[in-house]
Amino acid sequence: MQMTPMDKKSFDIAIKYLKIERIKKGEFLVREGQICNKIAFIHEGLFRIYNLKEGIEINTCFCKENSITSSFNSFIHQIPSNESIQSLEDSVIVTLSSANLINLYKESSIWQNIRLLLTEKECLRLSDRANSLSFESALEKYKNLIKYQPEIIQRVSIQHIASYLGISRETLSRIRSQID
Amino acid sequence: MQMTPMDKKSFDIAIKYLKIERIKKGEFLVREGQICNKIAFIHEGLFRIYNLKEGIEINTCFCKENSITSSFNSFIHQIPSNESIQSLEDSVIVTLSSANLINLYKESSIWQNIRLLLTEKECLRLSDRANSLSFESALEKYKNLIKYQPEIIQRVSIQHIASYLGISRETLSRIRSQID
DNA sequence: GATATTTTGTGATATATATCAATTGAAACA
DNA sequence: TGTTTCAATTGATATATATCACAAAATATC
Repeated sequence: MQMTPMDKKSFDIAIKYLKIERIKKGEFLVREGQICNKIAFIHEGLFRIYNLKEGIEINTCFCKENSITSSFNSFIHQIPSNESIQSLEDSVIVTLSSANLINLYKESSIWQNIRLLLTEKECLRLSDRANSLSFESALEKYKNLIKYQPEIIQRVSIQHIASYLGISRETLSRIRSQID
Repeated sequence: MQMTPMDKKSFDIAIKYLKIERIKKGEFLVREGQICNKIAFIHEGLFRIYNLKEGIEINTCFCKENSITSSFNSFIHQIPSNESIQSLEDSVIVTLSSANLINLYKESSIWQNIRLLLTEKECLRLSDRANSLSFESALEKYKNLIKYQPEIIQRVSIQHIASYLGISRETLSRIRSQID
């Protein structure tokens, strides 16, 4: 789940509940089957979220600095996650535990609102993704990635991008050589 | 946007803001480009939500009795809708205007909560849809539709179902003759 | 009830993309 | 610096599904 920066004031209220963590490249924030016990504000670095579909990893989201990542449904409802979150670069994150999130809600109602806004934004992202995955050609998908998330192409390996776009490694490779 | 029934008590609070409407088959709740000014609780009937993609209608959701339909993003933010909602059967709906939704929020904070829950549920639906559209074969898509939304197959025409599943009319027709 | 219109089914063909296999290139390592 | 390991490219082939064209049902209209 990728989200935008939040307003400064609300952030200050939360500061006592937050914890800074350093994550090495390749380490996991959550693994499938675990309950996700925190939400992470990415200060520096990059993560991928992926599912397993018949033993194959399908990337569903890349989350970079100044956004939030978490296994959303697992975190909110404290149920086992159906997805894994792995860092693709050495990263610095600021985390909030589910226990402290409840404290935060008690302390300031603005956080409930923020949660709503973020969730609505996630709906839009998922809706766009559904359309892109099923109604765009491989070439269109790649061009739109360049257009809307250009940094991803610089920072993520071809195989992970192909998985995210729902096309094969080979097809993406051929598309790239055509474009340049 | 399809949602589940809500709790009786919250519903009673809202009752003075609600209005009953009858919609004939083929009529529209919203058309693309209009601002969606109401949310509809479907008492009886069936609707489809669709987008235009290069002049072709793509169905994104079917909404039946005991669920809610609205052009979600348009309604919440009062911006022009990018989708249309059309009834597929003569329908009876209970509507709430955006103005009255604000009244409702003032009167009872539970409605903010309900909105959040519904939005989160919609996220899950969209996430499932994204996966289904891009990683399932035509046959799997159809089988899952039978499994999870069997009534749709009885009540909706083949062409609309095909559009919803992201496959061609002809392919769906062939799949159906194989299965029976 | 007969005719027109729309929807669905079936066959032939085209096409985008997957898959398999081999090669090249790049990064990690000792 | 050379060797090992992993990632990306390229070619050949297979395959699912789209598209086109037409026939058959079903539904609507007069």
